[in-house]
Amino acid sequence: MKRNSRLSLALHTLGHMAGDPERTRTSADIAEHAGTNPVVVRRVLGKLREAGLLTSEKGHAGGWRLARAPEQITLADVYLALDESLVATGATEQVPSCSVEHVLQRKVSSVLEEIELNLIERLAATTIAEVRDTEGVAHT
Amino acid sequence: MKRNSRLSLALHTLGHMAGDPERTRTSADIAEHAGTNPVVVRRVLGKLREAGLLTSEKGHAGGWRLARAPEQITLADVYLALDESLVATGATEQVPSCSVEHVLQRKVSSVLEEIELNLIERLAATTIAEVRDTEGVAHT
DNA sequence: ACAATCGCAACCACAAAAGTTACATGACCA
DNA sequence: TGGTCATGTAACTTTTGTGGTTGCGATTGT
Repeated sequence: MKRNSRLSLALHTLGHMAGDPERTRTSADIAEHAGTNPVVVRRVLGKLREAGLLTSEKGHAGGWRLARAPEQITLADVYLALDESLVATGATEQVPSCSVEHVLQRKVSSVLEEIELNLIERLAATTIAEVRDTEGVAHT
Repeated sequence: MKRNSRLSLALHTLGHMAGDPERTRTSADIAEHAGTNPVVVRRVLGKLREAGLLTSEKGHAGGWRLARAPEQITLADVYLALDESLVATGATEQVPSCSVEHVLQRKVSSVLEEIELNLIERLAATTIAEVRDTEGVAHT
């Protein structure tokens, strides 16, 4: 698949859930809908649960549900929950040998960080309810 | 290395070059400085040459130089030269099976596109000369 | 007890990217 | 002319990230 498949899976799943928040869904259901498999779904959704966006329950009638109202979950929440960091600051690994490097790294990093913040800001302006809402939806 | 190592390498190298534009540098020099290897450097810088940001010369006193003044090379130029697309629009691959999918994909895509444009705009506002200068990045 | 469901760990497979090697080409210089 | 230094490129290997798969334990409801 692609680079953003986790984010994509998360967004789509939440979008669906926003359409019927009462319903509990199993990872098997979600997986089939997303054309993937239950373990992968649990991996991704697990992160969303850690971030407090979803709840999951084991056992017979268990499964996944939104932890709060769709209007109160933004795309930024999702993005941050799966620490994806599209604009990865990159090579902060090696210690610069000369001062120019040092300054440069700081410089470059600060620019990239600012960009990342800007991105998050944008994402925070949209909720999964909005992502869902556009049409009357009674899917399969 | 990391995900953005190409962009990072490009930025750092240009930053150095901006510090002494007259000097011609070999890919070996640059590679050593960047902790990588000459072929990788040539691959990345090759893209920048294609975009008209750098010139290269073979032969004895050959190497790489800026194709124009540091003040006239923006971060956007660099970013675009290495068609990186940080905010990859991602999954336009599979055709949605149900309407929720469809709406979701369009929505998500449009948000990401807007963000990408904004990013480029932001990058265009900074030149590599500014990145080089020790202080005073005065970002917006 | 039993079945359904998540949680998790241990793999495999695949793809993208960096790193590496090798060699052809071109430019300069003695 | 011959030698050396550089880029340009192709081919290969290594590394890394990620999805997919299997298996099993833990938990919950009937």
